[in-house]
Amino acid sequence: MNWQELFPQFEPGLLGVIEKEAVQRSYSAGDIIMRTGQFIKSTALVLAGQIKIYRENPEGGEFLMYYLGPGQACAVSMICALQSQTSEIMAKAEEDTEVLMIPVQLMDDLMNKYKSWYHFVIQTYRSRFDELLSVIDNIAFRNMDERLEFYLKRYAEKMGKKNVDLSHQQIADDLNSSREVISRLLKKMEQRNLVKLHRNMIELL
Amino acid sequence: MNWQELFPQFEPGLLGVIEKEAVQRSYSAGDIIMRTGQFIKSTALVLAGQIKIYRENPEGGEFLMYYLGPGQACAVSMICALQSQTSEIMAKAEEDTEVLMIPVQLMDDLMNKYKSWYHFVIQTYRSRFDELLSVIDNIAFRNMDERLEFYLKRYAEKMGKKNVDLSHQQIADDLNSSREVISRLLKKMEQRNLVKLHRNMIELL
DNA sequence: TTACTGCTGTGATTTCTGTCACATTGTGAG
DNA sequence: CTCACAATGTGACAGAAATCACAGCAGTAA
Repeated sequence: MNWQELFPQFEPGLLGVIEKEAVQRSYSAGDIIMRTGQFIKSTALVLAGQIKIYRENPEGGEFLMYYLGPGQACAVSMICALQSQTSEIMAKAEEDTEVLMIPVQLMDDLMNKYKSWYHFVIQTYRSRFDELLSVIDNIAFRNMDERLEFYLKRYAEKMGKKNVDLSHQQIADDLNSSREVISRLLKKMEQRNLVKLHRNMIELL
Repeated sequence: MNWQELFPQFEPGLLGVIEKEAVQRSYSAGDIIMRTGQFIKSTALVLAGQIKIYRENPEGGEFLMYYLGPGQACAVSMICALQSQTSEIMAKAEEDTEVLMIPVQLMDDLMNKYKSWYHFVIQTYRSRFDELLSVIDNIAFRNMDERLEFYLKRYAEKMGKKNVDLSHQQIADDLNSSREVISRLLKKMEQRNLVKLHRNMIELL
């Protein structure tokens, strides 16, 4: 598939510039794409796969914020790039992933010349901001059982399948909880016929 | 004081346009400035006072995200305004507050014409995003005692004084906790000589 | 097959937080 | 001063979640 179909809103001139100046990169599932404190030299457009954006804390906890899929861009890298500042988050390839790296130097120029780029950037900020709000809602107002249900639904939606191919431990990490708690809650969900449990996989019903 | 001194980074032309087109508004402490689901017709620059940005949940909870003080702008209103979308947050005047309302229609124009405005907008996104990250850190990784300490420090810094003029109930609301818990934790902090408790006021040591 | 390793299930216990009930104290209105 | 009310202090209890301990189970490598 042509990558340009992922960004139908971009005007032809913009597509041309990106085609010419951007560099395509591949990551394997599990690769760390960006880490806390690292300087950002380019903005990433996701072409294929899924990138997991999460927060790391000193005591070893990881905490999932959201996923970036095809057609999406990393808002953090945009902001950081424009000010050559460091990122405060971690990004990891959740699946094998293709991204298009747009060098910082281009950003100002694209913003000025291409309305569609300008709107894309605004739209990206808006979406990520809203996702953070929804994360805050969940963690501030909901108990673990509701957070787990939300997590599973989001995962299935993002990955476009009914199976969640993760161990209980991985889920516990993403929710900053413990495996036992997740196992017990999943059992309860199974009793309510919401899921069917398998090894390394949870089937949503 | 001249409001323009609050935005030394703005170029003269920009200051002129804002002077001419923006409308100044006053709010009294406690006034709701923006509520969830409301359409945004303008972006607010804060001239004086403090605006509290918080999230409301169905079951009556409020949850503080951050404060906006003089020289700052509301990132949410910028994003929403540019897309004439509704806001997902609440804004309340924490003190008597003066703001400058910039109509949406101007935004695109300012972005194109004035580099200093463009950078201000980017900077605003960046700051608010970082504040949200710090909120998520606290709520995801910290217990209530640490969150309370963080809350008090931030309040004192923002308001520029060593006294926190709030009741335990108000603090509990901001942290989505209960008064009793906050009272007890404050007592412990007093025993550790971190604060001195008064009626409707907490003195930081 | 056997041995090993990583995933999952489950009980017992502890810690943190929220909730209820009620006492006490400070402050302002009359 | 007295009353009323809001703010605060505190004990008892309940529930959610974290932690510890350990038992089974599935897959893999030898």
